[in-house]
Amino acid sequence: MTERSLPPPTLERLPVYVRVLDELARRGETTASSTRVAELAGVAPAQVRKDLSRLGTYGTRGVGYDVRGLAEHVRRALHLSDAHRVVVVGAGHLGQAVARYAGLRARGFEVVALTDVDPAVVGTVVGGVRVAHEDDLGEVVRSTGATTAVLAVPPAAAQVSLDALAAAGVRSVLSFVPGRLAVPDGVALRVVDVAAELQILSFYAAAQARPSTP
Amino acid sequence: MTERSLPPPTLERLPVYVRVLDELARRGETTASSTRVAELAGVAPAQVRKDLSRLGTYGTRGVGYDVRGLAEHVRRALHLSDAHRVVVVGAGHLGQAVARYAGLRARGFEVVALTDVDPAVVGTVVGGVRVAHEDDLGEVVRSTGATTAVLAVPPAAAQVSLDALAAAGVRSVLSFVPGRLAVPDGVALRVVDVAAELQILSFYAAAQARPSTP
DNA sequence: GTTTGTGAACCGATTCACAGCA
DNA sequence: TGCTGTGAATCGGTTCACAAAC
Repeated sequence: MTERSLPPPTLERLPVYVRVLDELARRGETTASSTRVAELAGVAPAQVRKDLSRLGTYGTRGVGYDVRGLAEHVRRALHLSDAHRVVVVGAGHLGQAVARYAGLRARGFEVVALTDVDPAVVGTVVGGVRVAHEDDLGEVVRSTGATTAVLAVPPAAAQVSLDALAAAGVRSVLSFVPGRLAVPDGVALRVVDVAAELQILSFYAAAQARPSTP
Repeated sequence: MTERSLPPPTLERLPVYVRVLDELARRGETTASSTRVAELAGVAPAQVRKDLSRLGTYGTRGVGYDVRGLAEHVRRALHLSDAHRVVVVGAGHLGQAVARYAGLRARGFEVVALTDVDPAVVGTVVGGVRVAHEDDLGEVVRSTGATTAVLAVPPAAAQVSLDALAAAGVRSVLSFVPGRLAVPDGVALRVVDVAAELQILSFYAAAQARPSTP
């Protein structure tokens, strides 16, 4: 049985652990200590142990963790045991980039649909997927069984698209649209704001430029 | 004089306030209370006041904040007063999408250069910018005066590109490449991992599917 | 009366440090 | 001996609540 709730910071580290454990497995390492995982993940060893202990007791004292077994346990905690089907809403440059991004499949996500409102794009094939009209979003979601969406539409269209996704039964939405959206019930939304990230970096870069007070 | 350091959570909210204040200014609102800003930003009013008070005393008791003035103060705190020049490293689908993303310029970032290693892409023009060869990165950064970079290369190439950016004098790097990178001195790095975001959403969506314990 | 600015209380995550076990 | 799992201590951010200012 996986946990019903986890502290957000812990949850955000779990994908990192999955990646690190897969990497260790790929290198043929069969066992790993919290210290080893910690250095590859860039966190403290105690943090790794605390995080993992919330999922269950999967380590062996004096030995460490079984790499493959732990990877599977963490994946299960994230409900990643089977691949998620993803619909990309908005087939502009960003939407197309996401649809063609090979790194998704390797980590459990398959883009099964792509929609847009522009008749010039509808019907073309991107990354092996035929672009459907956004008016058909509900049907597309139903026929493909998509449970997850990537939102890559203009800001003015974002709320309508999000509501349509929710109505179609999509439960997870990753939005690249800046701005506040009303989140429909039953939907989990995360927002990636590229400009905001650059603005945050602007501060850190300036802070670093002056190592200490003169 | 702006602050030398800010709590990371505060720093990550400042771009949100900038966006909200610009939006209020666009609507013609000249004054805003912390409550007003808070509801548009999706945080608590006390949080807004605490965050803003770290930058200085810019509000008027009984009245609120001057929208335009505050926006400029927050921008200054983030060192956004003048536009940053951005080099995009990697002209694959994602790099091209970023280079063409109009939302960047509106928020203080101008893409001035784009590089790639593929001879088929080098020389083409994307979003008004000619693609240069990545071997010329140093020269490109120097001639354009870029201080900020977006990293959109394959994982295997990321460390080399990051080191080259650092050597060229770039201070801020936003990476879309999953995986741990050694961060050169004097560089601020933030990573956006799209697959990890979807994995986190996978958990929240599953948690929401079961509203409460039976 | 209204709203800011902020010390104090609170809350939750990180880190410590060690008991427990292979 | 070596490393996990975890209570206890610590740290830092959020929220509260109110005095100060308009």
